[in-house]
Amino acid sequence: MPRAATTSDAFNAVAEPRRREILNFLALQERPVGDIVDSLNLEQPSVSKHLRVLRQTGLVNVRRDGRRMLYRTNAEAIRPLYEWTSTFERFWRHQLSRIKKRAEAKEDDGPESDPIYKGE
Amino acid sequence: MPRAATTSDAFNAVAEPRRREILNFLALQERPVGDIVDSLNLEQPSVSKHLRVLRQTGLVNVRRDGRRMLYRTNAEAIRPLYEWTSTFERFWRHQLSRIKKRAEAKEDDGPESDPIYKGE
DNA sequence: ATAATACATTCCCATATAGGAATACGTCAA
DNA sequence: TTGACGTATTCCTATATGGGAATGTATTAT
Repeated sequence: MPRAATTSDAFNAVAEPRRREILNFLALQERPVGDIVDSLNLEQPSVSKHLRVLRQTGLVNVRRDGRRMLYRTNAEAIRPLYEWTSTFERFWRHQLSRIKKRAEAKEDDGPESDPIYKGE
Repeated sequence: MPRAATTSDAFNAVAEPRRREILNFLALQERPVGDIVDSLNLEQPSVSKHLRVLRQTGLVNVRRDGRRMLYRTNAEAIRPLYEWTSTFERFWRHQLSRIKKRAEAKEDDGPESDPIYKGE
C-alpha cells in the first residue's frame, strides 16, 4: 500500500510546506489565486493544484468573484491537528528539565544518525 | 518532484495514522517493539519501519535493554506542529459564530464535492 | 557453540504525488 | 462575437512510499 493520498485528511494535506504557506497567507482574509502566485512565488498551475487539495480536505473555502476565485483558510479544519498535538503539551513540559541536562552534556546535533547496528 | 520524504520533518512523519497511534502509545512510558506490535495489531516489520521514520525525525528516542529496544515519544519534536496549528486558534474562535449560521441552514455534508466547473 | 528471542532491513510492487509544459474552461470587456 | 483574463485540468515523469514476505543481526539462554 502506497502512502495515503494528500486529500485523505488535514494531516496529509498540511505535510506539504507550500500548502502551509498558502494557509498562512489565506488566514487573515480571502484572496484571489493570483495574489498567492505573486506572494509565494509559485507557478499558477502549482497553486491551483495545491488549492484543490486544500479544498478537498476542507482547509479552504472558495467563492467566485467575477472571473476570480477568492480563497480563504477554514481554520476549523485545522483544529483536529491542534487537538492531537495538544495532547502532548504536558509531556514536553515535563521532559524539558530532564532532557536539558543530557543535552548540555552531550551537545548532540540532529535527531539520529541511525546507527542501530554496528555491523557493516 | 515527488512528495517530500516522510522523514523530511515532523509534519510528514505524523501524516501516517499508524505513526500517530504509535506516538500516542509511547507517550506515557517507554515500551519495547513487541508491545506496540501486540497493542496496535500490526506486523512487526511494519512497526520497525514506522519506528525508523519516527527516529529519523526525532519523534522518538530509543534505548537498548538486553535484546529489547525501548522506545519513547519525544514530545518536544511535536511542538513545531502544535505551534503552527496554534496560530489558527484565534481564527476558528472567530469563525464559529459566522459558520454556524450557514451550517444550520444548509446542513451540508463533507467538505467539497469539487464542482468548480459546470461543463462536462 | 547453538538455539531461541527480539528487532531491523531488504526486496518487490502498486500507487500517489509535485512540478513543468501545454491546454481547456468560465467570465467579463469591447 | 471575439478576445483577454484568471483559473483549473491534463499529460508526463521521477521519486517515495507502506505492506507483505523473507532474511539479516544482536543478545541472551542452554
